[in-house]
Amino acid sequence: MNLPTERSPRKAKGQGPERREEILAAALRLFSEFGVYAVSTRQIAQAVGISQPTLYAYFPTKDDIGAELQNRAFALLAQALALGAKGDVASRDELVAMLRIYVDFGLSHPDMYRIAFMADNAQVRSWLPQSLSPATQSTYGVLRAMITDLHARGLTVDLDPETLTQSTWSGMHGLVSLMIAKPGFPWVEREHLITSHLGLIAGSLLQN
Amino acid sequence: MNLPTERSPRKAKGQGPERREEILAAALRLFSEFGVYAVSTRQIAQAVGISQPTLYAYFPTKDDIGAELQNRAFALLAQALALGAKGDVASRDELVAMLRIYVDFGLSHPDMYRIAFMADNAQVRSWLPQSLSPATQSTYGVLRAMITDLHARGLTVDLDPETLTQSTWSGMHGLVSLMIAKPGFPWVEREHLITSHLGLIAGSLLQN
DNA sequence: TCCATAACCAATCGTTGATAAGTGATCAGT
DNA sequence: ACTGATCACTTATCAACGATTGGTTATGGA
Repeated sequence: MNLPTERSPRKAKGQGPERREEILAAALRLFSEFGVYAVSTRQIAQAVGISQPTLYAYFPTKDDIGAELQNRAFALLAQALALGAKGDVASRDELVAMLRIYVDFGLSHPDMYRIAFMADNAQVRSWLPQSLSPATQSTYGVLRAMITDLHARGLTVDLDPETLTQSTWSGMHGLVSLMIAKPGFPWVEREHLITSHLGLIAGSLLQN
Repeated sequence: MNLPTERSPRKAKGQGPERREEILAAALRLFSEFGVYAVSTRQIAQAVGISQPTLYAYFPTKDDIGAELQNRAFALLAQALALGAKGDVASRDELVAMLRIYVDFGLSHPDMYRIAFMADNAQVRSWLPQSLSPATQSTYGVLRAMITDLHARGLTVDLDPETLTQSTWSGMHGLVSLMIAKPGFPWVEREHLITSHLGLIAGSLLQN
């Protein structure tokens, strides 16, 4: 029998939606430091100060915690891009500055970027064509809108805007994800590499 | 001496090094179909026809099975690139053909590529500066040799070869890794996208 | 006072990667 | 022919994993 029925001290932190945020914050920190597959639900629960089953009152599965973080990362990136996209892009330097927002976001939030664009979970693997999150569409949409506009003004090379957008996105993502995934690689000086890379992308995108 | 081994009435399949190859073959098939993290050591063992602990007589850990497959895959990539690099690159189309080897390899072996360049595990995370796998160095080396040669012949834009190599690698990696990580994204027609993207990379790399 | 609901947890399930101890076949040395 | 070592492999087991069950405790409206 369980006699010592001491009153639960009640973590005093938060309940309901607040608890949910605490879980997400702890999960993000742990995922970022150790990787998604190296972090257990028990570790997350302990970091929050609750029992492991309680996690399942807030998220159906562990993957759903990662999915939520992923969606939020997308939203933040889309917001940053949208802020920078005020007004038309008028010069090559302004185009580079826009692309730079994307790169800087990825490099200054490598944890979020990794979850958003480099995830290796069953959910991503089982994605069906139409199931893209609004945040993903938003992020991509801002970039596409800018390039479509450039294309309409006859400033780009002769390729359809959709292809140009995906190629440009790939170019930026390649640099960001490689620098995140291989921090030990003997990269040339970071600022020089970013400037050169974005310059090459902008140069190939714009008609010249 | 070493007679043709008819000595084992055992499992009739193989022992020693042969067993090792059977394990690698089964693991590659399962990893490719379901993903590394969704396949258990028991499943691999069952596919080979041995008990699960027997795996550990051939590999110290499950990760080592993946690592071996990764090294072999990228030895193949380096080899494919080296074969394609016979002789100087004489035209833009030849350069695109070289880059195409890399892209095709990544898209044909997505799980190996994921392990090698998109990994999210403790091993990669704890990498210290100089600990790059020979396969990575080899793969990168072939690309750098080609671009350094182009640079020496005055065919590239005015940037140092190391930066050009890293930028070019980033461009290819971006397309491959995004298409692997987001198979549900509404990509434009694959062949068109690859051709366009590599064309843009080659165009920005070569002086024009 | 009663009860619905929210928030939470101990106990437990089946499975995971990995280890320990032991079994039988095969070998070299005597 | 016997012995002891070794090889390839097994069953049994471990702690930890993600997830579920069955419940306890606290709160607030009727």
